[in-house]
Amino acid sequence: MPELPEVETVRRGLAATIVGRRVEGVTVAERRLRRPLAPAFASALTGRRIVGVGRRAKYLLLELDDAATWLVHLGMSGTLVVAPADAPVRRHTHVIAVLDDGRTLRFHDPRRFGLMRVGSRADLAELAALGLEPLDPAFSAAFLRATARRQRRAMKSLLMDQRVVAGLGNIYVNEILFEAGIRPGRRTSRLTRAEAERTVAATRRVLTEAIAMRGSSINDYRDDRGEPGAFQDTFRVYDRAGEPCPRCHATIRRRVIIGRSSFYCPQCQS
DNA sequence: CGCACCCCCTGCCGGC
DNA sequence: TGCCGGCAGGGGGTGC
Repeated sequence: MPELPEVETVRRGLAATIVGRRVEGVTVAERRLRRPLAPAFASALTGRRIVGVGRRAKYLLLELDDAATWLVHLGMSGTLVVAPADAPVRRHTHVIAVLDDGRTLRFHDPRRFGLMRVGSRADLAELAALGLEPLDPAFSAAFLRATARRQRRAMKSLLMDQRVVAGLGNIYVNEILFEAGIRPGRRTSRLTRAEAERTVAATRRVLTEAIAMRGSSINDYRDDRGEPGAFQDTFRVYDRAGEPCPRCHATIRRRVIIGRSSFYCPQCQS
């Protein structure tokens, strides 16, 4: 579910609504997430003030007033929603933090592929190996081409490799490669300069537009207010196998690459 | 080295 | 209608 645009949408919402709030109490209903919540998870949050909300790749980083960071990964089906204290508790709500203004911050995740942890930035090993932010100028055509040329793998695999560029997932890589006119299975070793330029430009364009539309919601994704995004209505190829290409009207194909559904136009993408 | 395949888990959809 | 298989936005591990 949530890729960079969805996580960024949640970040912006939380930054506007919970910064400055103190955590008065934490209820844990289910510790078994992707990794079990640490025994000290609730006590590490209780009494802390949230002083900022950041993002790195698909991780939310809630900065606390004791210099620790509350790290949240939404996995496939996770949401982090601000709700009134008396709002009904949905099934699969695993953690509820009560804030000092009476509202609550709730972590809901049916599949439990999400992750939460509190620690100093240096302790958060998840962040250590992440590659470039795709919207950072450092993610340039020169960088992409140099990285691509010294490997021999599918373009899709490279763009989904969080150690190279961090924050893209299956939906956005499919859309980006369509925009760039490159097939997902294309070998990175054959990437031309012009194709690297198109890929980087398409990455910026697709992500920027998706953030403006508050992300994509297929089933589970909701923002911090519990609202779905709108970008799913503009998918060009994702989940459109058998439909006509929006550019040339050839039939969109589906093929599994690195274990994930890949969609492309056999005519527009080479 | 890169990928296929497995796992984690619940829900939904289509076919029978 | 009900059951079953396949599939789903993520990530991590193993083994070829």
